[in-house]
Amino acid sequence: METVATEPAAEERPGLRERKKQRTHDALLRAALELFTTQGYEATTVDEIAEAVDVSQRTFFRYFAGKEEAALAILEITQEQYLAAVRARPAHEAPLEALRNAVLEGWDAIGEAVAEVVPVELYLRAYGMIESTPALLAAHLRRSDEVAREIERIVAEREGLDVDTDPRPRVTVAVFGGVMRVTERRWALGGDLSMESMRALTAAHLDAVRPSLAEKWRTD
Amino acid sequence: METVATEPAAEERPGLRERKKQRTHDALLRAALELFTTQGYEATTVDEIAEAVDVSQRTFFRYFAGKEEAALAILEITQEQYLAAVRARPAHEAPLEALRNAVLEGWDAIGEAVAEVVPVELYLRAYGMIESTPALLAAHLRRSDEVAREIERIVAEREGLDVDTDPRPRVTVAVFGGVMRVTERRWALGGDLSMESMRALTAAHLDAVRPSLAEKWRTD
DNA sequence: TGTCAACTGTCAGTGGCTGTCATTAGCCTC
DNA sequence: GAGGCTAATGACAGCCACTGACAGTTGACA
Repeated sequence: METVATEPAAEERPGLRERKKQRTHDALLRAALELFTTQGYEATTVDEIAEAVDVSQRTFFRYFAGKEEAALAILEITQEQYLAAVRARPAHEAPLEALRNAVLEGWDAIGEAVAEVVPVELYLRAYGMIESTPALLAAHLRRSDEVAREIERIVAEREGLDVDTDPRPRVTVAVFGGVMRVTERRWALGGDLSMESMRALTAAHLDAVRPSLAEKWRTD
Repeated sequence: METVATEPAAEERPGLRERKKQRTHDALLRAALELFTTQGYEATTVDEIAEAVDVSQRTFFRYFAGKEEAALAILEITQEQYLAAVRARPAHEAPLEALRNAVLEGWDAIGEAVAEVVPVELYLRAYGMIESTPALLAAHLRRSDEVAREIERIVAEREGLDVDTDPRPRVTVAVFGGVMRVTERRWALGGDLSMESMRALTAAHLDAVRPSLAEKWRTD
């Protein structure tokens, strides 16, 4: 039960202070990504970013834990969106099937969620930058590892298993995560940075898992 | 043709200068790991390490590109040793089989190679520290990702394939790498830090790959 | 409108890391 | 075995990411 028309709901107007904060945050994020993707991550100082938004350096650090976090903030949206997609899969799907479908069907929602904060084009450029900046790639891989832990829990719960007893939830997620990493790398560094090519690559790589486990590859 | 007894060969005596360098390097490495594992990585400053070996901070940075590299140097030995083991696998083995055997049979050689530089006990402690220090884990995962790239090439060459055309080499390595990551995490954070438990965990997890891909997990 | 709390700027300081230059110490030749 | 060459080191200055502390400013709310 919520009020609908007459009052746009108290939650819709977060107050001037809150809106201002949001604006500063988004401005810093956009400025950071813009600078990172044009001059390079290492070559960009925090002072530059702060100056571009006309705030003090200290304020930047009040919005982001560090330079790194600003560069990866956009990926957090992606990851949370994906986690939600996995949780939403129907219970009858097999674990790997659920993970696969969550990716394939989730990309549109991910695109929309991203677009609310920064232009999609900037997001795609940022992805390429992360992949080719050692410090950022490292941080990204660690975050992905943490996401994997969460997915392990979700899968185990779906199947009513204990993660520490049955190796299958962890192994399943590991296999899936490994394949997604390959997909991601190829996508980010390849020429076609579209959602469509992402879907195609994902499907192709996941379909290649069984053949890869085969004894003899030559018998085609 | 080399002189044997009377002269211990010219290559065996790298000269005083070289030996001194080696000693400084090893001393810095040991001091760093000792401090990292006792006080924690973040809580240890480079000055402390340098002081413990009685050299200037500047000298530390001449031996290691950064604090991080000192903490991970020991893993580099492991990784190179593993790459050598993979390359040495007979050609008749299937890709995944070769990767598996290289791990299972390679651990002894890895242990020996490590022991030449630091006590094995220190190595094991360091492994646990890396796993539980975000900055180090991130760097470690990135290095592992690079090693994976190299293994992809090796697998592709073994099978006479092109990495960019056939997805199987990359997918195989991704699956294997994912499973090894799970194994590594469980080993480093578990109670039993022995080569034997590593072998057992590796085998168990690799054996769990096929069952994990199954449609229904309940039909046991 | 005045009080409170949140947001911000300024300043000082720490630690990782780099460039530069003078000094030291193996190495090699005559 | 004295002297020149060069690699290794130390000392110093400086950049940048990041943090704590304190004071000033500005929404929020009675």
